[in-house]
Amino acid sequence: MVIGRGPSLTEQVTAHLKARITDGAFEEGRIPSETELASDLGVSRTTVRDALSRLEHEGAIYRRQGSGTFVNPQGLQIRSRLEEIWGYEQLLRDHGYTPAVRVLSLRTESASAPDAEALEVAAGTPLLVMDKLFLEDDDPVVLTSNRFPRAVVGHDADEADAARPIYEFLERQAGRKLAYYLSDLVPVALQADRADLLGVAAGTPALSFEEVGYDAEARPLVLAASYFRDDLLRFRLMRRRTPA
Amino acid sequence: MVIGRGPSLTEQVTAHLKARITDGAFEEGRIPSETELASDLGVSRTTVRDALSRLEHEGAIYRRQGSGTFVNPQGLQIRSRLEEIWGYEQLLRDHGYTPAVRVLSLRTESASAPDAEALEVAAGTPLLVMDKLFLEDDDPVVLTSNRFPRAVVGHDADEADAARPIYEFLERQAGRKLAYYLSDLVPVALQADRADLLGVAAGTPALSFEEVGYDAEARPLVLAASYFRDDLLRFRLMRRRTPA
DNA sequence: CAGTGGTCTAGACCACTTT
DNA sequence: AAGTGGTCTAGACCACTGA
Repeated sequence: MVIGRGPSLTEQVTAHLKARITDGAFEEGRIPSETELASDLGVSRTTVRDALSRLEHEGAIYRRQGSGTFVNPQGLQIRSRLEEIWGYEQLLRDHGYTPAVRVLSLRTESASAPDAEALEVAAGTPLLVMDKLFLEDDDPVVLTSNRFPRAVVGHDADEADAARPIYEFLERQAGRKLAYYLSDLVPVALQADRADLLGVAAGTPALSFEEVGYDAEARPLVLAASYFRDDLLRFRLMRRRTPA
Repeated sequence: MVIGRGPSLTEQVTAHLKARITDGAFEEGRIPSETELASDLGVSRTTVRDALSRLEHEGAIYRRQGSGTFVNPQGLQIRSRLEEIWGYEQLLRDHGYTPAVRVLSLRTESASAPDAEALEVAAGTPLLVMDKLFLEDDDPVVLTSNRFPRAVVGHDADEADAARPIYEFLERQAGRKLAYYLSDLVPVALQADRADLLGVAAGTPALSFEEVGYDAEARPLVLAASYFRDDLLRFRLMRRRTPA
């Protein structure tokens, strides 16, 4: 293992241990003690503990006080943890797909009252509306609609801009950094137009994210609605007793 | 603030800061520096940082390097974070309800092939099946079905046992500690029987958890399926760029 | 009782923001 | 330049497990 510059020590140790776990380098699923790892890797025990805490939170390992640290076989099967979804292209790649993006629509609309409230702008404010479809090998998988206040994205955008991931689009076109989404999980029966676009029958049950994206200072940047093909993309979550 | 025994220092500091944030004790949303908090509370800066990291992860605050730590007004509105749902009664209480539990069924069935695989038992193994309904003021809100291998819950249980939260039931009746669930989020159109129980029309879209509960050593203890009234219970999630 | 993970400390240095 | 959060260290003590 090489200790270099750039990513933090903790990140390097995390990645290193994750790789060893995935490779099955630890016999019988037992991971060496924190003290041993620290001296092996030439870092402090604190750094090792931070790395292990991340892996525990991801579900890759579990720890038993007084006993040891162990690989969690089930945890390795999780391909995408719901809280860590960032871009849909990356999400699809994590599922082993090689996604394509199609920009369906790029237009301006007036903000409805609820939209305006969520985006903290006045009702009627012009919004840039961007509809996109993510496909795997001609199979549509995700349909998204994004709404940006013109105060955030002032000028027009072309299809090439719109095809980029939202966070990249916002950073390049508006100089704003997307930090997190607050997402409502809503079960829907797909309307005919959306069902058509996703290539399923009208009325098919689907999961939907209805969400607002914020920057690091908790200012709303974008309002989004996304619809997923449940048969092609299944979300998995780890629920815990104590938040770790 | 009193520093006592029992909950860890970090937990005490977390609770204390959370209370002050909720009370609006910090002017203009600015939280004192880590150094200042540490000396005020008589703990190390590390402890303060651990507490602030938890609050940041919960969405209650955000931090800007070089600038400071601030209250996140949106974060305070989140009543239940998906990853932290543990018992449904507690979930409903968090939503301001005063829930009632009705045990619908308590029976033994043979494990189907997929059930057996998820529970890591042989197909045909007898399972204790427990169906429950959670209500708020006569309105059904959550319908759950739990399946326990007889190897976990060997003896019979009565309705009073079954009415308890699952983790409590397992601890008391089987001496096993539930540590986490791996949950699939599945959108469904409610079948007639389940729709009836939930008091909605057949075919109503609903969110479903299909999940396996494990102990700390990643051994499966229970297989569960839950259905929610979307109009009464909405799940909210915080999605982040970097897992914190 | 030796070894493990869990908690906490005091202090160093860095990167970044603000004045 | 001063102040803030971000990273990392070395070491102490505790709680728990298992031989």
